[in-house]
Order: sequence, then structure tokens, then C-alpha cells
Amino acid sequence: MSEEHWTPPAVLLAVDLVILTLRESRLHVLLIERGVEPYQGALALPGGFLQHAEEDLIAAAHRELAEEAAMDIETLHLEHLGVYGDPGRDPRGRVVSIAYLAIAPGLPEPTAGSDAAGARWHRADQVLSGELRLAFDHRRIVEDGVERARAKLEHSALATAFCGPTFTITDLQRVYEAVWGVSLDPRNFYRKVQKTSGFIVPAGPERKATTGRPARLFKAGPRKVLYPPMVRPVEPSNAKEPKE
Amino acid sequence: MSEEHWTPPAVLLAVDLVILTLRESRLHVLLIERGVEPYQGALALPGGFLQHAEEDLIAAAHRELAEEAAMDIETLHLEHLGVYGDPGRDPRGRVVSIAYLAIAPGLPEPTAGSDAAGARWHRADQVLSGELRLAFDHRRIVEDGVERARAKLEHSALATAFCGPTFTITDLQRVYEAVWGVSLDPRNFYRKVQKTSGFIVPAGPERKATTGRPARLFKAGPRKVLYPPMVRPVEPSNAKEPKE
DNA sequence: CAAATAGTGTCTATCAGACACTATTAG
DNA sequence: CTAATAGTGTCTGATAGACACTATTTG
Repeated sequence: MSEEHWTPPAVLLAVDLVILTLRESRLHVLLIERGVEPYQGALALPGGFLQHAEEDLIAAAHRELAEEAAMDIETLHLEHLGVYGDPGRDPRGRVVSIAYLAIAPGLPEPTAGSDAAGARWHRADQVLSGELRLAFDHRRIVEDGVERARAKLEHSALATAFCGPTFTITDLQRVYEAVWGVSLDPRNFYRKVQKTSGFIVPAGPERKATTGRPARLFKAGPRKVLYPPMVRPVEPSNAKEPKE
Repeated sequence: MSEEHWTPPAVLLAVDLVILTLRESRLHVLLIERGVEPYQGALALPGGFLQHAEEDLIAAAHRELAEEAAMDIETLHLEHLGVYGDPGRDPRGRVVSIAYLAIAPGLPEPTAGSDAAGARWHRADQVLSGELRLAFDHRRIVEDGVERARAKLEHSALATAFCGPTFTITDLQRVYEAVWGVSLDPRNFYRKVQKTSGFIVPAGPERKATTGRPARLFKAGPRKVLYPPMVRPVEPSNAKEPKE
């Protein structure tokens, strides 16, 4: 083709957001109920079209979040998750969607925005299992987002962000267990976390109210990249061959 | 915004390709010399605009590869690398580029296509060091691609794809050393590779011509995901804290 | 006291890395 | 023989996982 005498076709660009949080020790994803066709009434990820040609992609993602879920969270860190651009994924025509991922603690119950009949938290496992059905290819996007979150817990200090400003080691363990969907030995977890230098540092008066011995409080340490990493228990399917 | 009574803006969508190969035990990246403005004459990644609104992104990537580098490699596996969409990254206007990555062995010397004054292999380290300057934000894209390749060697059997149908363990070691930019102990490497079950399996007559003891030949095994993974030597910056 | 949670000590199997040593070829 | 590359054995220190044990609280 000759680049000089030809105008490239324009494409509709959308952003979709996978917003994950932890509620009652379970991983939840933010979903809206679509207010317009296509898929009116179905559950979907928040998102929408770029508003004008010069709009920054991340800015568009933040704008959609504010519009559709009334979440004006300036500080929410969005990271690129993937591109979903199969022709035919959207009945309105060729829509290429850039997906962003945010993982954050204790996000508020959202309120419905103008575009969406409702925006609510739903359990991620219900989406992954197919118990909840999503519009478009959004289940696939959630799958990718959850897998990304699981991987990030291994190598980054993300888990501390799910806890309050101070937390106990057991609190932190709950985060790993919820996102990974496993249960961990508290004693080995305790030392594993301590040995990963810079991950957590002691904080404040070392007490807390429940039954049992009071736990020490910690806060997030300076390290954002964990070394050594926290490794997920090996899934049986990935496990070592039966014999040799 | 009201989705019903408003037409979203269209955006120019491009694909860019990071094609990596190994030549003389060094990692090389395919670059074209741009034949048109902007950045005429500068080195850049192969790529270009989507041709029509319904074109599949991967198909567009393959097409550009054929057009710009005369590489009609149907089998070349392209994987999504990232999205580069900063407003201002392209002087022609808002261009959002989807980058794809391919990693393959012994690719041929490309010939110039119609769009590009030339397409040639260049050493990846010269791009990363800034010795070679690329158009747009393409150096950044190459950085991301090389990092992705390094990570893939750890967890996937990709390295075998860089070798011929059969290879010696030393051949395989050269791949790791070239991509990671390190040198490895041949004896530990030997057993590490053997212990990763399904990674490589013995092949053919166990001989090969050079000086020294003949080496056994192997071929790629059934496993695509390596367990245990091949781990890169820890960079000093990532290493354990000086003391405690 | 019992129950519950927090935190420590310790054993074992495994593994990465270092490196001495043997094996097999060419010249 | 020497040089060179292939392949094995073995030691050491670190680590993951299992789990006994101690510590500190509430009721």
C-alpha cells in the first residue's frame, strides 16, 4: 500500500475496566447493569467509548468510572490489562477495547450513574464459574484480570494495599487466601512474610482486640517488588510428573 | 454522556511488531528504515495502520510484516505485547498502536518492501543502549518486548523454538545466555534442564561434529509450561538487602 | 480452667550454585 | 600427549512445607 495517498480507516476505541476489591474476605469485581442496547439489562464491566480523539486512554478510563459508577477516585491506579479487538465482539461494529485493571482495598458501594441502571460489586468466583453471565467478551476480560491480580500478589507488595494503614500478619494472609483461593499455613506464612525484607515493617502499639493473643501491627514497607517472591502453592495440574 | 444521541470519535489504530530472533548468538530485532515522513529515514519497528475497519488486528500485523519486510510467515506466532497510545506520540495525530511480539529462530534476512526503504536485523542491545535511535516511542516498545522474551524463557519452553529440530544442551544454553545476557554454568545448566520434565527429550543418534566429546541430541518435549521454571540469575539490584 | 489466636523452634526434602572429576573426541 | 567440549558426582547453604511447641488473651 502507499501510505501517502490513502487514508487509514478509523476504528471505535473503547476502554473497559476490571476493578477488583476485597469484601468480606472474597474477591469482588465491579459490574454495571447495562442501561442501553446491546445487551440491555445484562451485567458488564464499566467502560465506554473514547469521548474525543485526543482523550488520553487512562483519562477515559477514569471518566467512565466516574460516570458509570460514581467513583471519583483520582488515586486509583489503573494498569493496562490487554486489548480485546476481535471483529464481531460488539454488534455495533468494529470496536477495539483497551482493558484496564485496578486493584484496591475497601472501595465504597458504588451508586448508579447515568449510563448504567446500576453498578454493584459481585463475587469474582461467580463470574469465573459462569454463574453470573456478562455481556460481550467481558467474562474473558475478568478472567485475565483475576489472573493478573494473582500473579501480582506474588511479586509485588500489592497485598498490603488491600489492608488498612496498619494490619496484622493474619489480615495479610486473608488477602492472599482470598485472591489465590487457597488456604495457607499461618506459621509458615508468618515467617515467609517477615523474611521478605521491606515488605512489611512493624507499626504502632502491638495490640489488637479479638479473642486470643493480641497480634502485632505492621504497615506496608518500602519495597514494591518482593524478593524473594511469595509463591503460590503449585496447582496439581502443574505439579511434578507422577513419577519419572 | 448519553450513549444514544452521540457518536463516539474514531481513532487511528496501528499495529507495531517486535520481531526477535537469534543471530550469531545475539538477540536481534527487525527494524525498517522509514520511507516516508514523519521520521523519514529513521529506524522503526515494522507496522502500520489498520487497512479497513473490519481487519483483524493479528491479520493486520501479519500483513504489515509481509509488506514491509517481505516476510510471509504464516506460522509466526504473534502475541499481544501492549498498547501505546499517548496523545502526541505520533505527529500525524492521535494514533493508538497495538504492539505484537514474535520470537522465532533463524528468520531469513528480510528484503525491503514497498513501504520501507529497507528492513534489516539489528542487535537488540544496541537499541536498548540507545546506540541506535528509533522513531516514535519504538525504543520503549522494544524494551518491553525484550523483557517479555526474557520472562518467557523462564516459564515456557520457548527456548527450544530458537534451536533447530534437534539440538544439544549447549545449544540451548547459548539461547538462554544470549537472551538473558548472562553466562551460565554449563554443568548446572545441564542438569537443570534435564530435571525440568517434558522440556527436552532425547533424539536421534547421539553424536555431533566439532572438537571435543560428541554431545547428545535432544528435541523439544511435550511441555510448553516449565515446572520447575528456569530462573534467571538475580540481578544485584534485586538481590537481598545488604544485611538485615 | 478451656478455647482461640499469635508467634517460635526445628526437622526434612529439595534445590541452586560451586566446583572436582571423569569421558570422549580432534589433532 | 594436549586441548576442548560433554557429562557426572558431590558438597554446602538456603528454602518450603510440615508440624510440635510456647505465649497471651477472653470467658
